[in-house]
Amino acid sequence: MSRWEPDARGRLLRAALELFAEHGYESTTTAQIAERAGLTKTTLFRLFSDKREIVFQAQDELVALVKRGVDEADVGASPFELMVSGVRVLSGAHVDEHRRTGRILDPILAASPELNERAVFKRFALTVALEKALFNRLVDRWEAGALADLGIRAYYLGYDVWVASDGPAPLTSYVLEQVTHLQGAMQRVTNS
Amino acid sequence: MSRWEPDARGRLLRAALELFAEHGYESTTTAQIAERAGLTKTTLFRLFSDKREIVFQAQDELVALVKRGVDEADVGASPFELMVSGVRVLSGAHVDEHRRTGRILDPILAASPELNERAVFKRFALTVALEKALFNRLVDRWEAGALADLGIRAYYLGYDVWVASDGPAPLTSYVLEQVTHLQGAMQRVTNS
DNA sequence: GTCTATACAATGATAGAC
DNA sequence: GTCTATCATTGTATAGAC
Repeated sequence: MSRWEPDARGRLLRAALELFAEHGYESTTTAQIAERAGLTKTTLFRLFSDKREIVFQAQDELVALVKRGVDEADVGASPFELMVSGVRVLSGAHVDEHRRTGRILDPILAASPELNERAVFKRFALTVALEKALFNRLVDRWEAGALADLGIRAYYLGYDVWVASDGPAPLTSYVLEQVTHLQGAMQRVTNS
Repeated sequence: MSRWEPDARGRLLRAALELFAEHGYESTTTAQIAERAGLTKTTLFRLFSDKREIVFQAQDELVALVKRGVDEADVGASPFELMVSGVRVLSGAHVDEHRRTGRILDPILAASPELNERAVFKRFALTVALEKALFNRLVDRWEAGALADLGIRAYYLGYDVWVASDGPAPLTSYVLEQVTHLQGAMQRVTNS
C-alpha cells in the first residue's frame, strides 16, 4: 500500500514515447511528459539525469551484459571467441518486445540530432566496455580495440536487420551472421 | 578597415579555453566567454550553434579531408590502401600548433561529460565519412565499415601518442604506425 | 554584413513542506 | 518519494544600430 501509483519510470517512458511520436522530441517539454505520467517535472529529473536519458537509460544495463559475456567465456577461448561470447550475451538479452519498441523509437531518433548524439555515445560506451573486458582477459591492446569495433558494429548491423524483419529468428542469429560477414571482410582486406 | 576587431571566432575560442582551464567547462557561462572576447552572448550563438561547438567546430573540416584522401587515391588502389590514403590526408593537416591546443584541451575534455559526448560524436562522424568514401569507391559494404573503424581508431591512437610526445615526427607517422599495429592484430585474430 | 539590446521558452538544480 | 516554488543558464527570436 503506497500513496502513489507504482512504476513511475515506466509511466514516464511510455508518456514520453507517445508525446515524441505525436509532436516530435524537441516540441515536447519535460513538463508535458511529467503531466501525462501524473507526476511533476521535479520527479522526472530525479528519476532521469536529463531528458535524453528517458529514452536511453535502459541501455545502460547492456554494458554489464557484454562484459559478462566475455568474462564467462571458457579459459581456452581465442580472442575472437571471447568477442563473440560478449556480443552473444549482449544480443541474447533482447526479447521481441524490444523489436516493437525499436520500431517506435527509431524514427524519433532519426529526426532528432540531440537524441542521435546520445545514441552514438551509448554505442561508444558499449565499445569501450567490450574493449576493456577483452583486454582484461589478456588480449593484446590492439586486438582488443579492433575486435571491440568489429563486435559492436556487428551488433548494430544485426539489430537494424532484426528490427526491420518479421521472422521468428532471435536477434543473436542476425548478429552472428554479421560477425561472419565482417570477419570475412577483414581477412580479405588485411591480407592484400 | 572594419569597425570591429577582426577574428571574432578566434577570440571567442581563446577566451573559452582560458576560462575553461581556469574554472572548468560547466562553471563558465556563455556570457562570461562573450564578455572576455569583447562581444555579447547573441554574437556567440550566431557564430557557434551551441556552447560545445566553440571547442569542436574546427573539427568539422576533418570530414572533408578524410573524404578527399580516399577520393584522390590511385585507381588501382586496394581497399586497405584507400583507407590509408584517407587517414594520411586527415592526419597530414595537423601542424604543431594543434599539438599545443590538444595539450590544453584534453584535460578540459576529460573533466566534462558534456564535452566528452560531443567528442565521441565527432569521432563517429569521421568514421561515417570514411566509410561512405570507401563505399563510394566500390568497396564492399562490410569491408568499408570495418576499414573505417580501423582507420579512425589508428588516427585517434596516433593522435594521443603524438600529443604526449615531444619529437619532431609529424602526426602522420604515428598514425601509420598504429595502422600497422591494428592490421597485424586483425590478421592474427580473424584467422584463428 | 556584423554586432547589440531585450525579451523569452525550456532545461535542470535546489530548498523546504507533506 | 513527491510537490511547489524559485532560480541560473542555455539557446532563440526580434528589432535595431553602425
